[in-house]
Amino acid sequence: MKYDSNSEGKEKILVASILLFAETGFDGVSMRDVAEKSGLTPAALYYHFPSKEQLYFEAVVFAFRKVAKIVADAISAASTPTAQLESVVDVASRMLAENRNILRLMQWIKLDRNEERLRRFGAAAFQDLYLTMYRLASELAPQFNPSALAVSIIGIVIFPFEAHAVFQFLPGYDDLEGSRAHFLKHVVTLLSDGFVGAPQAAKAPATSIA
Amino acid sequence: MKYDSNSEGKEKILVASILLFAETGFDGVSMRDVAEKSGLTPAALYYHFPSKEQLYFEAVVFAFRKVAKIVADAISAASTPTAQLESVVDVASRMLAENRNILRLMQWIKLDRNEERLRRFGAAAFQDLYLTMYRLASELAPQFNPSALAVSIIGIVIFPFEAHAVFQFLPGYDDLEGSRAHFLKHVVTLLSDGFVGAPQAAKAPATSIA
DNA sequence: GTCTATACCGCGATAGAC
DNA sequence: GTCTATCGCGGTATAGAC
Repeated sequence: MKYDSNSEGKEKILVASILLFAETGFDGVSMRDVAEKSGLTPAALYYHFPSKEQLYFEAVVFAFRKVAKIVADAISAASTPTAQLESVVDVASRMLAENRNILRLMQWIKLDRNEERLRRFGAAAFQDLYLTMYRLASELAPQFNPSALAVSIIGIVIFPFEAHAVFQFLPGYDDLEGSRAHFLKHVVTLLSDGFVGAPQAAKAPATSIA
Repeated sequence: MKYDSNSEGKEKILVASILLFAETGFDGVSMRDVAEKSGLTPAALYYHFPSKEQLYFEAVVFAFRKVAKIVADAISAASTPTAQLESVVDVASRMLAENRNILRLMQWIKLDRNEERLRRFGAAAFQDLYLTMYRLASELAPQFNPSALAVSIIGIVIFPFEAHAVFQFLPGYDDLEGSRAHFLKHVVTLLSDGFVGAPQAAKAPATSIA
């Protein structure tokens, strides 16, 4: 856990800045904000990081290393591909519900137009995560394009949490993500059986639309 | 098509600002930027709109009115629920591929933390769209929670286009969204049959992972 | 390793001429 | 209906003391 003599000081700054970057994005966070949250002055930040850009990069990589480990562990814990899918959807939906930082960081990154930054993030933070889901998709369903299936699985899990911010104000919206058991069942049933093959039992409680 | 005596002037500003807000979001666009793109000065914008906030609101509503119409038309054009699903996925994926503005505007809105703004957007821009998908989900599969199914369908179509910005740099990634025919077949097969019930024929061409 | 002080720039918005 | 000019604020980053 030790990197160099400055790592404790840097880590305090990284933890504080993850919260801020997740909330308002790279451009929405000022070095003054980070300094205040870290209990330092702006000038002190520039002793540890050469620029706001580099601070952002290190903060994002720091945050996503943990995610990659959680997902890899969830897959290792199950034996059959189907059980692995259920396991990974379960831990992912728990993480997304309890920790909005990861979700929002990913949203900001999808909107980033800085290609250099995206390449660095891909290599340092997302490659392992994607490859893990690619392999799972290959084993789950050889008849599908594994890349497309992996993206579909990731999207069907993540998107509802992203959209919740907007959909919560619409009439007829059911907050299924609030009930993890129902959400898990919905996702796994839809992915495995589709709406043609799924049995009646798949139905989760629904409020009537106004 | 006529609203009031100022509408032509306002519309020119709205069209210009939609492009800018889609690219860099509310905070990333300055009134100076909008003025330059509209061929006016910042002070002139304040004759047509009382604030940057109100300009943003009108621009988003203006953009999404067209989307709601396109989706509603796609559903009207087909008779059975299954055909309606295929039709709506088809036009949506075409729109998302050809017009990044709508996709990115939606992404910025999902990240917005201004509840008042989200309520206004919901009522003015997204309510009809959501209700249309809710009804389609109900008819497609009564055994699923219609709200959850509607969100899943929307997510499985939209998410790949959002993630493309990041995933394009990862080894093994297949740009299936670039081939609309394959993407359409993938989505409809997965949603209707799942990976258990889908026939071998569902497979789309794949590059091998490195 | 952290501070105070500051250079320099771009922001939303407004006043008042035309 | 559009302009020029400007106010007051907050942004990144740096110089130099301690």
